[in-house]
Amino acid sequence: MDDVLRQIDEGFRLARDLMEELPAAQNERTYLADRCHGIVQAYVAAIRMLHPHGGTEDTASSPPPLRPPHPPSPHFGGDGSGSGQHDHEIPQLDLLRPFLGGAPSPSAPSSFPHNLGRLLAESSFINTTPVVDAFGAGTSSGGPVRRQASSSRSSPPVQLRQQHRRRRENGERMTIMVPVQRTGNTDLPPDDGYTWRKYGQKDILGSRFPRSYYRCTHKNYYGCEAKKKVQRLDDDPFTYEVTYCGNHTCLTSTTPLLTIPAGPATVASTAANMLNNSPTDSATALAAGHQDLFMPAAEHPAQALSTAIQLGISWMPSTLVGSSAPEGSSSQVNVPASGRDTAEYPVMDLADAMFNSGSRGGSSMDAIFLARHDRRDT
DNA sequence: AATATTTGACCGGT
DNA sequence: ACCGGTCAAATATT
Repeated sequence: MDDVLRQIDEGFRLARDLMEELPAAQNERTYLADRCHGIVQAYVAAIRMLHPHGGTEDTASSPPPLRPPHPPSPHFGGDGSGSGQHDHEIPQLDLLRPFLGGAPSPSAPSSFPHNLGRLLAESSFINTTPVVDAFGAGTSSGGPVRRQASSSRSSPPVQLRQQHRRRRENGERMTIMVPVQRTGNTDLPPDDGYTWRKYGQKDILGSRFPRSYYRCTHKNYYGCEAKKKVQRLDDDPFTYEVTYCGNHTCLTSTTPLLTIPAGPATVASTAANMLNNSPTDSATALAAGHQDLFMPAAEHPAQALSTAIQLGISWMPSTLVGSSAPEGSSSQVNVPASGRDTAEYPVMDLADAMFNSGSRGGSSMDAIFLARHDRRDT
């Protein structure tokens, strides 16, 4: 096991070195690719140590690996439902993506020098207040909640309702501000690359606009507990406040699930994806300043490292990694509205195409992934 | 038919 | 009691 840890640490070291060199070498594509390859090789080696059988194990006797074999990572409190699995499927692409600028636009495949670290370090502001609950439930300013009149629709008996709803789970939380995507007369909610299913909308006290609640579309199959809230700002109707909560434990998104074994996609990587999928110059323009809100995680380098490994985002600069406190944290990042594109990653393109269509055919997609599990896992 | 969205009711925390 | 978050039936969409 020491070898595995050494290998992971090596990958992290290489990634860290690369991060430091990026400002000077960001235009050296070949060089960057070589360095990325080295990083990937380090992690792949670790993966192979952890899974020496290459996924040929028997699957009949074991459920899908919805939970890791070890305790939940401390960065994400609560019930630990956000822990990762089935992550080593496409490690190279996943790990390379952030270095290569995520999913650059085909119209500007090489003009997107940003990587997550630089974007976050240069432009984003991250608010790292500890969270009390999953979505920061609690009281806010006064004022009546706008409620709809009751309909004639009958409600099931109380005893038939779920008796024990889970609330107040600690967890990693991050709030980002996303400009409204305006296409014609319609304002589209921000697209972060994941597929979400809306499960609720609520008028919020003191807010002009209702808050929408989304969960990962693939929650049912993967038990993916990722959720998000989307709400327009009162003082800026053209900006959405998106609060992410929970790690994506599914492999069914279009995002770079920056996962090594036991490393789920996190809200941080979600934001990373949004950043990386932002090929416009407005990225830096919009997300200017506010570094004072960035948690100085360099004060806790060891913790940052371990958290990074657990998060599977070892390429992430320590300043960001440190924003994920063991007992949960929230972050706030300004990002531009972003589309997504995966032109440089044909394999991911295929998956993306499948998964995007999967938003309309979740069950079939789940079936596909079930087959993938059958071939590979357990 | 399958899936997603809407929306009033319910539940837990404060 | 109030409020935010979630459930789930009804409805809409594909």
